[in-house]
Amino acid sequence: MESQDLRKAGLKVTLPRLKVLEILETTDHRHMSAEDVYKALLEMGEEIGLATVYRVLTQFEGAGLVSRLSIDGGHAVFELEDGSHHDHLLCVRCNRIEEFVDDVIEKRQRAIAAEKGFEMTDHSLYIYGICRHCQSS
Amino acid sequence: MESQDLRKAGLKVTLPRLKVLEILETTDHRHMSAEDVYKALLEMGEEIGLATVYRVLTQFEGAGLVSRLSIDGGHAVFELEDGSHHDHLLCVRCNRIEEFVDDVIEKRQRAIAAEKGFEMTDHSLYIYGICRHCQSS
DNA sequence: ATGTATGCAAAACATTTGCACCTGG
DNA sequence: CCAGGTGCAAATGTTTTGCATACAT
Repeated sequence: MESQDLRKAGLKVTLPRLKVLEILETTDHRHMSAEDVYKALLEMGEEIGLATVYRVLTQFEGAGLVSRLSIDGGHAVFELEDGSHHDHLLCVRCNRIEEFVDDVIEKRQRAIAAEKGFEMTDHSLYIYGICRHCQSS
Repeated sequence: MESQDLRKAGLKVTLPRLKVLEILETTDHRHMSAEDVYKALLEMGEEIGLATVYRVLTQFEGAGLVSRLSIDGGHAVFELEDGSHHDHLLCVRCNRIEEFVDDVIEKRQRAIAAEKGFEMTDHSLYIYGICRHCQSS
């Protein structure tokens, strides 16, 4: 029951929050923009404002329920947080997003930050390319 | 003489383009937003519209004279292209930007793309942290 | 001359915010 | 009941665009 997730996150259980969470948990597009979520809500017959979707997603991010990816400096997409850190591969043709984990890169990033005297707080890595499926077409 | 750079890039030599190039070549802030360039032009006494600055920077990017970084999904900053690929470290306190090159990471990225069946076209890596200078304060 | 570049103001876009009203606990 | 949440419309900040004018070649 998702209400628990919300309560645990310190968020009052409201209809918009439940519905947004439901969308994120049931979509087969793991990565959705605020607009995507908004449209999905409309299709589901829920009258929830876009501003609320933004607010809810931002709160979810703060609560650690979702993470926000900033794709190529344009709009943001959100994904349910599953605890496992990973980076992303993006297909520039079909916008497919795949995830990967690479310890070598993670380690090197920390080493580089240290070398440069930075206390690393975060990092973002996106690999852009043409996916298998789009290469053939 | 910068006019050569422009001509070589296939761009007509105009005053706005010359001035923008001059700013980028003489600033001590290697990384500037369109707004930064615009303000620098005003201080220099040049009456060049912000829209033109955006157009010129975009053309320069297309011509390979500058590259565009998309910082944290907000605005973009530009840097003179010097041919050497590098990634960036950003201080979240003072916005300082440092550059680094790491062959291990470069190689791993290519390997990951290959593993996932992607034909890699590009990638972006930003490490965020608190720089040496900001840690003490 | 003539096609391209520029300036300005308006549009576009993703996101945020003010405020009156509604709702969950 | 009452703090906090929501909807709407308006504001934001950045970047783009339409169009009449100015300029490089």
